[in-house]
Amino acid sequence: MRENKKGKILNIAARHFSRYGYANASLEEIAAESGVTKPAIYYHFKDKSDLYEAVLTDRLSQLAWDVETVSDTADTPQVRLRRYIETFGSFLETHPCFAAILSHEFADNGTQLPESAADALANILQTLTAILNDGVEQGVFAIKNPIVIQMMIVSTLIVHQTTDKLRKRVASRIEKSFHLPPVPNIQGIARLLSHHILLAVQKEPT
Amino acid sequence: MRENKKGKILNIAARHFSRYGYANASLEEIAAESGVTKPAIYYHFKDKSDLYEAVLTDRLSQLAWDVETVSDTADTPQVRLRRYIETFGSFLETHPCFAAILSHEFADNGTQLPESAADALANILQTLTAILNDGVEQGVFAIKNPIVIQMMIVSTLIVHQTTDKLRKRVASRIEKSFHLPPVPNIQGIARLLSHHILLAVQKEPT
DNA sequence: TTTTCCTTACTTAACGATCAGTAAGTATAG
DNA sequence: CTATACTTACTGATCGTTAAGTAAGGAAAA
Repeated sequence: MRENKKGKILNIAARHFSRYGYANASLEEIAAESGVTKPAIYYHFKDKSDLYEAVLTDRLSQLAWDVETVSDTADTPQVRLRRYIETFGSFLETHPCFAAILSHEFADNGTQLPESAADALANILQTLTAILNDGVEQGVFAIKNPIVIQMMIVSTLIVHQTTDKLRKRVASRIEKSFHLPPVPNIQGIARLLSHHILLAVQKEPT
Repeated sequence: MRENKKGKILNIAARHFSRYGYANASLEEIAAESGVTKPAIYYHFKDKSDLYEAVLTDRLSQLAWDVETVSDTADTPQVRLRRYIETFGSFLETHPCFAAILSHEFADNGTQLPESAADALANILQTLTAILNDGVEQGVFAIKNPIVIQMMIVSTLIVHQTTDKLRKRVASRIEKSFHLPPVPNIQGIARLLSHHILLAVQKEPT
């Protein structure tokens, strides 16, 4: 046990899976960057999908724990929803690879997503569903279909985090007559997002 | 002079690029499914990226035209915003491959997106930016950063459209105690989304 | 009318590169 | 001596791409 080569492989693999997606991440490159050879990966992991699952469950179980512990207080649905969104944002900030990996899974319709990761994802979304349902039952939220709100929150944060270069590239083509304020970091986005989401789900004073 | 072979290749290619992304779509499979051989593709298109660009610009210029013509009326920003969102939804309905292709580009941070597609994308977003800016100037919208609203609209529609199987897979793991209403089609989602977005950007009567 | 020829629209066959995965050998620590 | 933690060397498959050949059809020449 000279060094923690396995941990190194896991970290490098996370970066490669996030940049290239599951199919296009090369074990050869991951090995080289980790300072080992390709079969060394096969010593530590059964195959490519096993390495991928290790990378994913690591982060997903952490996120599931984060959003669950932050929201199971006795606060109002509004406060819990705001906390959920901002916790999600903080997590993306501390785990930069995670958003891009999930973004690739969105694009692939979850083709490569292992069962364990689907379980963790279900937990994460169930926590959010519970908050939204509570709000509706307490008469403070007006939501016809929680799926839409879930998508508005999760997809906005994930896609924003993964499309930094693309957004800059596209924004540079937009006429300069439009004043475009600087883009805040992901936590700033999460704060702005939670503000708009709370307005979006509020019960209208008819 | 069977001109429909080229069109056939374009259609099949769109389906393959949407399912597998640019890098993982196989010219061999596209050719086989189109009823030709691989070099036949190289007769009609310079290379793989040229075929990709043809598929993309086809759809993007159409979408740019759709959202522009629908919104340049003299209506209120609220009506124009609602129309923009629902036009976007209709477009995704009639062009099922488009959302997934864009979703792959989001995940890849636009690595494979050709210049012409970036131009069209800029036009599409500029139309939305103009609507939001008008709303702010007319005092009916309260928006700190239009990027957030753009992401809420575009990412929600795109990701929702591409994650049908994944959402079903995850939803089946959520406790049955939660009543989950049936998921409407993309146009229904667009209608619900526009309702929430209009609430989210409204100027608060404080 | 018949023959020649050129362009169009492909096909067959192969290239080098890269991929995930494996068999078999080896150095090191306890 | 033995288990751990690798390495070297390789396999078969698939990838984008290209060189070279060919069938079909219309236009020009005989």
